[in-house]
Amino acid sequence: MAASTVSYVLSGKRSISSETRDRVQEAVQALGYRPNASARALASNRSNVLALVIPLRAGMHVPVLMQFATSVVTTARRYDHDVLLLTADEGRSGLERVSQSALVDALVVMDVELHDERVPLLRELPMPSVLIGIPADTDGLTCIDLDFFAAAEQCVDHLTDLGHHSIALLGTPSAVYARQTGFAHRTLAGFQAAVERRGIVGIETPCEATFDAVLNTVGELLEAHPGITGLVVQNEPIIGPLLDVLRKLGRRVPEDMSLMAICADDVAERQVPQLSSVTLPAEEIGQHAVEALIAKLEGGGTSAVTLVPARLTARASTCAAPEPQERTTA
Amino acid sequence: MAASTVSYVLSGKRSISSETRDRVQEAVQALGYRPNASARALASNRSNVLALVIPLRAGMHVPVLMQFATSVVTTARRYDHDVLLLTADEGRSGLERVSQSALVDALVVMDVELHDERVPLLRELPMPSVLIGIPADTDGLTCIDLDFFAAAEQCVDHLTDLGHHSIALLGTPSAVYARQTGFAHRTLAGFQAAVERRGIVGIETPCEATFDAVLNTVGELLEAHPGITGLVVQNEPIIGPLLDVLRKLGRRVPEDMSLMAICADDVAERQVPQLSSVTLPAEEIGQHAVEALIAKLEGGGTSAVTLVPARLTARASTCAAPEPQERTTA
DNA sequence: ATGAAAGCGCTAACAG
DNA sequence: CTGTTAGCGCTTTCAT
Repeated sequence: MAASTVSYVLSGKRSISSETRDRVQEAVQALGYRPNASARALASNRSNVLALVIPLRAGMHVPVLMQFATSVVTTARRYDHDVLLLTADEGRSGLERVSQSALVDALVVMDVELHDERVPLLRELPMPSVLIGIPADTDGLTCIDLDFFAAAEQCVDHLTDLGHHSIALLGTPSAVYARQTGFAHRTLAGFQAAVERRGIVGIETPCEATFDAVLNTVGELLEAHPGITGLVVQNEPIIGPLLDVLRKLGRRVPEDMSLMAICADDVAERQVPQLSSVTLPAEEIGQHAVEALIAKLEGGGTSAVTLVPARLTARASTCAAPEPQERTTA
Repeated sequence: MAASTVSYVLSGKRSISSETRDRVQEAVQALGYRPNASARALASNRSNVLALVIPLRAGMHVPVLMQFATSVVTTARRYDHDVLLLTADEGRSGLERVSQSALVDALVVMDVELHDERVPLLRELPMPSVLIGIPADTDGLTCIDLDFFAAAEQCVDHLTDLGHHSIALLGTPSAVYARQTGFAHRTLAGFQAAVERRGIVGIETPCEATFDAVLNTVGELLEAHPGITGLVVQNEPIIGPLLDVLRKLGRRVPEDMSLMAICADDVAERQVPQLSSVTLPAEEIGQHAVEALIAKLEGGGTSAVTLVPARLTARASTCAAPEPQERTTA
């Protein structure tokens, strides 16, 4: 019994008589044999490890990031890969280190900015990568993200169809826009485009993720634009506070104020009332990202930008716009 | 110039004339040379990778888990190690896989239960591990965690010193107790011990992490025990809702109700009013965990249970108990 | 269908 | 202080 035979049984890379295969598998079981990962990687030039870069930047909602991460890890395991965790403070040098040392076979990069400094580097590195998020120049890159432009459009269309003609986008914290984070910008652009197309009034404002910020932002918004009857929220952590603030301001949801969120379905369903929303399919995106990488590793994949279609679910937080004269002053 | 010389320059494992050292370093720079991680691992029997096991269980507060994770990654990098991310659904088999294949050198295990099924396995595995959290039987293990027993005691003592004699512990979601998660149990035990020692009335209740749950739980609590003037909260996501609920119930903080939290300092300071709290030093714990592992890898470390002392900071959410007759009914 | 043998790119004895 | 050399435990040609 040669070592190579065992190797071939384990990898299935050449045909083996069922008799020897059984003998080998039995022995593997009995001895609890596990191939040494380093030796395997050295010989095969494949570590079977993916790097996952999670930048913990200000204003990002951590639970959503973890949903992505979990999905990436779970899917990677399905394809017999492990995941190395890189935080972004290592930035470019971290990517160079893990790829040039062949610690990993491929890279998953999250939270991409419009002009991300890591993008030029990714083009040069000798290994495949997938971005979760879409930079300005996607040339030669593989990217995937929700179609946030369409997501915002669908929110605007849904509200406009219900008769609302003055609505606002309550966006991410301003730091996220300042960094030119792709998803926030694309949502903003979609909101503006749809508002213009439908010929209604649209106001946009960032919002920090504290109760007081929500109180102030919404207070000022409704004071400056008292006719607003619809809100689109792209900011998970403020959803709870926002509902409180609207209650406190005497605006019933949805009778006085229709509310749409761009967030995970379970978050939308957990609120009272349940929120009409465009879902943020973190699990699906993470899975797709890994599958694209695996395809590339096997030589089959090709660079492409994948926009996951936006899917709107109407729930209890939106309804027809109130007649203007029906609203009484507080 | 022999290959080994380069190796020794890079590792510093034997003295090198400054002249050759400089020449080597120059060449390394010029060529952008990076040692191949697999080859190095195979030859040295060290992968320089730590596994981090993050179980994403129900009721756990994700941002806190990420603080631990970030601290672990950052510290690991300081000691020239990388971090492999394992989610817990792989459970025992994941630990076996990465350790027996020598993918990693050591393990960091988070969110440990009192009778954690992974603990017996950790004792057997041929590599060092550190638990963040403390199981029932710590024999032969290295564990680290905040001294939650003392944390709860300090909260009770602080409130009792202020004249409160009827207080409640608003705990984690019930799933966390049901799993027998160590930190929740130790806090509960500390609360009960201190209440008894001080001869005051203490009520304990779990609390789910939704607005409605907080409203109901606190409403019922104060209805059943109207004399309660102090609250200890161990449940980060409900802190915001809790302040709202108390406002809504007409209980001013701290005049009518003193509030103590066991949470990260930045969370306590972000509230209005700022919360008196015992800090949960996630960064310190993550760092200590990695340093303990590194020490073990270098042969120096020894098994031990480390309880990080509880540190209480009095802020604006606690004050002397109101005179019983001063409280008016709503 | 199996075996033999040559590396993969390093590190760590072992010499000098 | 530096060079030589023997592996580390696999995978993968190349033989048979």
